[in-house]
Amino acid sequence: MAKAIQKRTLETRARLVSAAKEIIRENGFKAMRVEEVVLRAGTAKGTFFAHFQDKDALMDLIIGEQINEFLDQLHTQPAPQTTAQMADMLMPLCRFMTCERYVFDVILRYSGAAAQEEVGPIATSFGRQIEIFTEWLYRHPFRRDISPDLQAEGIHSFMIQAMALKFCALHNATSITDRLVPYLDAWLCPKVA
Amino acid sequence: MAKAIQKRTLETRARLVSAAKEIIRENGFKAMRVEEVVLRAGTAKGTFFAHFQDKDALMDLIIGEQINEFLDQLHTQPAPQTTAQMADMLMPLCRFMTCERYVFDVILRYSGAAAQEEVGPIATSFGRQIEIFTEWLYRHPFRRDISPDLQAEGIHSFMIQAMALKFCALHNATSITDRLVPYLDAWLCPKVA
Amino acid sequence: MAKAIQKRTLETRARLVSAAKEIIRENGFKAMRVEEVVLRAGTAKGTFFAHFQDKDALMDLIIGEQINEFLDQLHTQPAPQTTAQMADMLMPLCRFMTCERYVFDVILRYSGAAAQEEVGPIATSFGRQIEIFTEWLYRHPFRRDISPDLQAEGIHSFMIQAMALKFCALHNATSITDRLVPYLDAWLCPKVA
Amino acid sequence: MAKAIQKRTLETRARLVSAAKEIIRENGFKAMRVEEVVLRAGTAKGTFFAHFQDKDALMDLIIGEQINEFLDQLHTQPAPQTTAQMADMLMPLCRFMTCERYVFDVILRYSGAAAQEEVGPIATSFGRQIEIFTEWLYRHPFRRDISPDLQAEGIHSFMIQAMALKFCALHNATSITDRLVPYLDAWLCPKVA
DNA sequence: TATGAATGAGCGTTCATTCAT
DNA sequence: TATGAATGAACGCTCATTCAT
Repeated sequence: MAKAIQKRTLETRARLVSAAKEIIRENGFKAMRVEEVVLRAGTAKGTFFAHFQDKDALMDLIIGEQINEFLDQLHTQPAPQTTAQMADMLMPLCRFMTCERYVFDVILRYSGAAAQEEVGPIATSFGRQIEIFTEWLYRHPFRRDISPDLQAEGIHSFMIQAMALKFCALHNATSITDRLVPYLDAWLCPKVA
Repeated sequence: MAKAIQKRTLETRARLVSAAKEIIRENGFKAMRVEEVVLRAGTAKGTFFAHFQDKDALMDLIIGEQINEFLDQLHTQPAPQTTAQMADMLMPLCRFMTCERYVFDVILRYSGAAAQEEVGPIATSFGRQIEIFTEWLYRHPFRRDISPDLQAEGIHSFMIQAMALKFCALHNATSITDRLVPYLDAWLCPKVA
Repeated sequence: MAKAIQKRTLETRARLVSAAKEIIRENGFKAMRVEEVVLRAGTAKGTFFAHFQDKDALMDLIIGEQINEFLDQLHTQPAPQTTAQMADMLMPLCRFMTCERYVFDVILRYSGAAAQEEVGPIATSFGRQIEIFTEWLYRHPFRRDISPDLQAEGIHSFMIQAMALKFCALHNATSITDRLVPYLDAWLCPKVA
Repeated sequence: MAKAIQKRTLETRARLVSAAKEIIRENGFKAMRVEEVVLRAGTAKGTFFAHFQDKDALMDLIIGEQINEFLDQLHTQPAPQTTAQMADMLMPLCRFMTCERYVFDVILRYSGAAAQEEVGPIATSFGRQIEIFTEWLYRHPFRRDISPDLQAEGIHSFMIQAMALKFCALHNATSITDRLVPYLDAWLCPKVA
């Protein structure tokens, strides 16, 4: 009995999630409104909030999942040997994160600037991101004067910076990679006399 | 003749701006509502929108101006000789930028990540920020393998990173300075064998 | 269950409608403002727009209802035997329709000249008006060379014409009845040799 | 001297009028906003109101002028011998009057329902319309039991009625002519036993 | 769990018109 | 005459969230 109910609950939840994804596929992330989601899922609005803390929780879930897919990809690949290689490997992820202004805003809010108590999917994926970078750096250490952890955090910072500039009127002519490589070079391959 | 008219315009604009500032002083940035601004300024709502594209445009103006005042301060001071000194000097600015979650969000939206056509006050102030950092680095070069410009951009990146973490549930225990210094050290004083 | 919910909905709707009517009673149709309606109904503004497409939709409803009450009156009365009698019977309705310039404008907009997809209350009441006239004409046929339907439409045309002249600077000296009777005579009692 | 000033005045006025007509040609009557007119005419907003009582006065002028051109056409033609012929002759005028919902509304407001003290161009053109109809009816009297004047007024009424139905969701399938002819037949050719 | 009506609080808009210069 | 900044007075909208059933 309990299982039957649980099953129905999971089904409802699944319906909501796929309705949301459908909308996103068709009209982008910003177009995902609760009204539209419940309409497509065939549930009431209240049901939505019985399953998700708030709209952002679902957004967080979907974006986090997407990021994780990119991270899965990265995880299977060998550690980059050069910064150019690294930038190339990061590109698909960066492109997704900047596919919409709205998406980038959500990511910023939920990652570094996460105000929430519990760490959500995006924040978790960011942790994983740092871990993957750290692993890379253990396997192919660029710098030895600072920890792989710190190096990884820096990569992350510069990724954000490079992505942010995509939305900047002054700098959006340069591609994300072109922006990122010099940062990574300076960060990972300092040539101090 | 034209000047007389322009004077009235400037006066009205000034009334609107100072009404907004008054509200901010009393109740914070988030409390600034258009309705309240025009009420205090003694103008019609239409007048507000004749002067500012939207509410955010005024917000941009006021925050940008505030940032510029901190930059004026920084400009008069001698270039920092150590990363700790630099972090200390940046603290007032960082504190302002993170005084309210709302303020930091506006800044992120209008600065690096500005999607707007015309570059607004905050974006401009960010350009100036980089310039000041660059100047510091000309006067006291930390690294010689990369341009002062690039060094400056990195400082900016890490500042944002450190500030963002203030709003993060996981990391807000550490102060902005404590966060910033390791980044700056690693960025500006790499110790490569 | 569904009925209980529907009941609350109907109650809210009724509260909005009677708040609007109250305002109209006190200060006229033109004075009905959405803000005031929701204030008196004790609902949120959003609720108003959840019930009515826009302000005009409520206006349409109330005016249409009022017209219908006059039509109920007409419906109980015996068919007029003379044009003068007919004009007299139509007077209360005409007086209401021209009680305010604003009301007449709304009626014109929503009746014959309705641009809206769905036919609203005023348009519907106009249909009913024609039906009542038609019934009269079946019971007391003035002309036999044309259908009661067509006769009814003509009566309607001349009613509008007579009412419109009330607002005309050149012709408002003459009363609506005095205007209407000659039209009706010529329309319903042609004396062709 | 006085003439020179007057000339400039007339030029300004002409510029305003042709700017308005240009807008109408490009985007329709409803698109004619004072802001746009003065922009194209290269004058200040105040200047507009120095030349025209209000926006509607200019609208009235332009529409009235247009109607008059159609009336000029009608004036050169021989009096219609049948109602079908009459309907055909009236079609160009009817089409113009219903070219936009907005135009029809203005016409209604300024013709029968003119609220203004002084009779404007549209109202005047309506007078002329009745005159032309009257002249037709003197030359080819349809009915002899009522005056040509009254017949003319009726034609006008039914024209309005037929046009109004164009904007009505229920009746817009039928063309204006198809609507008009039965009315005219019944009005002008009653066949009383 | 599910429902869905109701909420709320402010933003942006409209644009003809006025009035001081 | 000409100017153009300022006015006004609501409307419509947004849409995530709550809560009584």
